[in-house]
Amino acid sequence: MINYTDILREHNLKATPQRLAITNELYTKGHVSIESLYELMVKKFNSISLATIYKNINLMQKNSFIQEVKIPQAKSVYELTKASHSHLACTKCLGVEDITIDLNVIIDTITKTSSFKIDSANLVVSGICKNCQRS
Amino acid sequence: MINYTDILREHNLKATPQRLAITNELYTKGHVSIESLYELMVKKFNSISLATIYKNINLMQKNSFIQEVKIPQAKSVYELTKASHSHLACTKCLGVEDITIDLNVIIDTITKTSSFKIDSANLVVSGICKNCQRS
DNA sequence: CTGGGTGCAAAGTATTTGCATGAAC
DNA sequence: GTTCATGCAAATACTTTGCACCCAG
Repeated sequence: MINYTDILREHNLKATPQRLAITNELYTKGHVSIESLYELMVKKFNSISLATIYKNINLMQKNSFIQEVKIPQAKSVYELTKASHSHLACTKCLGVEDITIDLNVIIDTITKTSSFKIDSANLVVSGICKNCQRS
Repeated sequence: MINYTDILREHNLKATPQRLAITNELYTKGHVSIESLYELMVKKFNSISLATIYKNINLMQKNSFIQEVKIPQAKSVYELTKASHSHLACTKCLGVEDITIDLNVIIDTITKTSSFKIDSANLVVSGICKNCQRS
């Protein structure tokens, strides 16, 4: 459990209980959809507004504090911004895992063979996770 | 200009003028968002319904006839299903290009280092396209 | 003909906005 | 005390659904 109070303030964001709860949820769960984030927040605050969730998600995204991960055929999830990485998305449990893969070879190839100026590369691999392979 | 009449029928879909227009648009433009597809269709049909666009897009997706491409920080675009490939997304003009990249090395690496059973790998590279680099 | 497709309107879902109150600092 | 965040309600945006009519096969 990390103290996000100071980190939020560094981004000129007040450290409200709602924000601390959201960041903690993202930290512990890793990847959360708006929907499940709301459900989790309702348990902690008797009356948190969905608008508050959206406002904070959008604000933190603008601050590059968190990032949206778009998954093919599934809902987006959000994660705390960290070192560049890729994602494994399970089509069964809808869970998302981080995976570190070196995409530099690919980026170099694209740079050499096309006239495209690359900012970022985003890889999402879909399939069945370890747990779901049992059932 | 390809004749999609037979292809549609092979999927048990009637070859209506609306469908032929949609498939032709996807064929000529390559990648189109719902919004711009609607604008393009309105020019051809005095009164086409957005509902018709959605119904057909959804139906063709279920038939694996077309596919949605989710782009980070931008709206989804749709394309005709073709051989596996990756995408270059321009953050300036919002255009999307296809690019063929061999992801097998990466897929092998993931298979060997994780217990994840891969179905598909989806790479979207964001940056500035050739045209937009001039301005 | 006949089944499926279209367009319209309405419903449903997702997201954003405005504003008064309340909390952080 | 000020500024900014929250919650609520309303507004907007996006997508789906139901149904009468129409067209492709």
